[in-house]
Amino acid sequence: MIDLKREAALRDAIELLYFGYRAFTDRPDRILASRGLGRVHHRVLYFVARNPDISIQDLLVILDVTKQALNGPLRQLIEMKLVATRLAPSDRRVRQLRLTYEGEKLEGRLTGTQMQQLGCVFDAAGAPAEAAWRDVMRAIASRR
Amino acid sequence: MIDLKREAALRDAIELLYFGYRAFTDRPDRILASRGLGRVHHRVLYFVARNPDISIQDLLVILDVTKQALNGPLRQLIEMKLVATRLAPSDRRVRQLRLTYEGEKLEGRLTGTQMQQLGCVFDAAGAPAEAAWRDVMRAIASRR
DNA sequence: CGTTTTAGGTCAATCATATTGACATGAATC
DNA sequence: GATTCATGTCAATATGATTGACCTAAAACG
Repeated sequence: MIDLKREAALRDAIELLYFGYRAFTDRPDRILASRGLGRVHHRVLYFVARNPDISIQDLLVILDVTKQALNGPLRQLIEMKLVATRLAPSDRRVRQLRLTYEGEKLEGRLTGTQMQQLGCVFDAAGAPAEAAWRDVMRAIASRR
Repeated sequence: MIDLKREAALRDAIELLYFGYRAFTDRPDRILASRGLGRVHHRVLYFVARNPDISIQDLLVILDVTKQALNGPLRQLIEMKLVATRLAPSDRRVRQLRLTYEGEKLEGRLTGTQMQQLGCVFDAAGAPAEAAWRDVMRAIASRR
């Protein structure tokens, strides 16, 4: 009896993660779609924003995709002048990525909707609940 | 200063959700790939398991996809004898979906890895942290 | 100095997921 | 009898991602 309850509770948790993630990506996805972009573009914008001058290789490792999968979307972003590249001074093989001013504006809009969403939820839940949520998420994320 | 810290904390939370979800789907994805199946198939198996005799229409609403997107994977699952259908006694237009014994076995393996993962994390975090995590996830999921 | 490795770019073929649109069938409902 | 509803299916299209192959330029190694 207790096992069944635990199993049902864990299945509920699975659904929370599934529906939570879906709700979490919903708003940026709509903004992106209106510009003909996809979730990949957001991920690139996001990680370049957080890691200015990141190399292609490092970005590939973070995103865990092949360079062919990154190449297309990244080229679009560069053509749209949302991302700028320059050769690394120390090693002219590597290209460092940065957001342009326009890129920062879009990234801010996209990520802003998510920060607002999470911010509202955290404010309502309280600091201890927020900390607990982070601990649990960190443990989930670090599992291999 | 405080605003910048808050912003950085919210960006951390965004990453936790991104990497957390990725780690969460990793293991089922591998099992599925070894059988030539994808994440859609898992979602179908999961929701049919939780809602025996669910109709196609209701499944479409839960998954939030078009019937064309569901049709292919579902047909595969039926051909592989993992899902069975029968006409609803009350309305012979609707087809009720159920897992076969083999379907239950696979669904249990797939979802089992996720339950184990979440179970370990919850056990380590403690019941109050688990409850707080659920509250926060519920709030995120219910935002539109 | 020459060879090898590294970072990156690109072309091609392929696969999975998902969409919109159109059309068909059979069963219920009005 | 006409309409609505649940489902199935065909076609065209888009995106995201993969593997494999081949290329350049720059750095590192010996």
